[in-house]
Amino acid sequence: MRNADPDVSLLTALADPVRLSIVRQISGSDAICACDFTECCDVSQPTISHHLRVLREAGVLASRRQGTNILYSLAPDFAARWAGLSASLSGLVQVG
Amino acid sequence: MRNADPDVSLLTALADPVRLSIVRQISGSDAICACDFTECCDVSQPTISHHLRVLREAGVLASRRQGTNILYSLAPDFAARWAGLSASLSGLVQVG
DNA sequence: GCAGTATATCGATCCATGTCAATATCGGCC
DNA sequence: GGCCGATATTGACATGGATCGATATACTGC
Repeated sequence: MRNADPDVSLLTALADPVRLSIVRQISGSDAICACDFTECCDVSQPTISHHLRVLREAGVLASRRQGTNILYSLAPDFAARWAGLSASLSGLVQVG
Repeated sequence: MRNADPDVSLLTALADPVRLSIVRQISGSDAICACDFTECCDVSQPTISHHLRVLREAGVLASRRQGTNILYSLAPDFAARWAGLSASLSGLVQVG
């Protein structure tokens, strides 16, 4: 799949039930340990790691170490990218 | 892919370069004839028809006949669904 | 250094989907 | 009815990606 369009990359990253669930959990708090996702999504640990990598490479998530754990949070420009995508789709949506 | 979550279905429908291009063109006008997409997206006519079907079944587009042509437009509740998805992701976005 | 825990990578498999060529269906017109 | 242009469907193929088990890497504490 030709992935030149960054908006397509963003949508592709979110268009998976496991990944959308991860992003929703993170968007409700500041940062979440990777270990907290393994339990709630009914998939194995390597699969969670794979999805976290996809979200990181798509620029949706940012990660930082804290001891043994790795904390994931929303990427700083995620809200702006989402707002830009929203504007290009309908022109009805604003950041408030 | 377990497609129970309607938000995942919406994102999946938009997460394709051809389909996102189609939706962007439609969102810029009221309704567009299906024949207008065949030229600009560098894919064959059956492929365009397939993508239009995917968007229709995902509730993104609505279609109506006008003689030989079929006109596609954004589904009436698309903006609302998008706004709801936006709210569940960041809580920062409002319909204006 | 060693053991244990947390996370990532690798290799393989299976399923979904994007694509096209060929064909079918539908609406209009003669 | 018969033809033609527009759109949809079918069948087949190739590719991508989601998943898992096994393994590797990284950090901590002893």
